Amino acid sequence: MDPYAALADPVRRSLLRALAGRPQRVVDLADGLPISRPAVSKHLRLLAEAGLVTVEARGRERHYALVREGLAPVTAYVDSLVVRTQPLTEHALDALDTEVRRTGRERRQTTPTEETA
Amino acid sequence: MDPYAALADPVRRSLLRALAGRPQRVVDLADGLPISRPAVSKHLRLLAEAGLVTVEARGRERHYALVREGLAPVTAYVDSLVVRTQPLTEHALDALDTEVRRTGRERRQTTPTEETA
DNA sequence: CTGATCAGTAACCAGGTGGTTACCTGATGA
DNA sequence: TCATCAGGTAACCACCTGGTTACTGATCAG
Repeated sequence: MDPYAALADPVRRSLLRALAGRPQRVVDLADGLPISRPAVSKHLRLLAEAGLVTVEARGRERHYALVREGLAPVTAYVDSLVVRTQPLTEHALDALDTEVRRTGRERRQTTPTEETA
Repeated sequence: MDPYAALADPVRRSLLRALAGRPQRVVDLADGLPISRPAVSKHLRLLAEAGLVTVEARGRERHYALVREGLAPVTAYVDSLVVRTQPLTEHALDALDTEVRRTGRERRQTTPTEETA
């Protein structure tokens, strides 16, 4: 599943928001949602396929974490639609894009400090 | 259909890209694609529902145009995922966001000058 | 060792999506 | 006027998606 389709589902958007705060286990993610745990598992698998999350097995637990760089294609696409005909915007977009890539390359899953989710 | 789901389909992404260049008729949009015209019509209806395009009837033709501000929720959401924990990025995102809104409010569908689509 | 817990998989089901063809309406222009 | 063209709608179909329950397999704690 591609990242666009991954974002199409509200449950998956919730999951990503939650993971934007900090890596979490499936149970943690599941009990904020009105659906069963297996359903959450399925969504997480799709998100992993889409390159938006990674899993780290830790004992019997599995910790899922957001992969921000997975969003790059989406950002790029949306930006490409938004920008056109206003040159002013481009530098902002450029800065954003650069930042996105840098985040991906250098910071993997380092020190999530806050979680407004 | 919400904008997220609207972006999930590759055909619809193509349509939006095409419309990012200039408003176009259904036939114009259809013959760049490997699907039937009614299928394109359906997609356009969904895009309109999602607030991503508008139609202007002109004689027997209907001209579809991109509505950039319809993408605002998507931009905002993706940004909210991307930003966290790197303060440097925020000003760029902020600039982007401001620009998006400004574009929506002030420029509606003014003077599409290019169309790399 | 054993019971409880975390979590993935399997099997199944309902409903939505994306595509098609066929048809209809309304505008155009020779 | 009338054939033609733009384009929406209807009916239909195959497939995917998202959900469920039931089961299985590890791992942890007592």
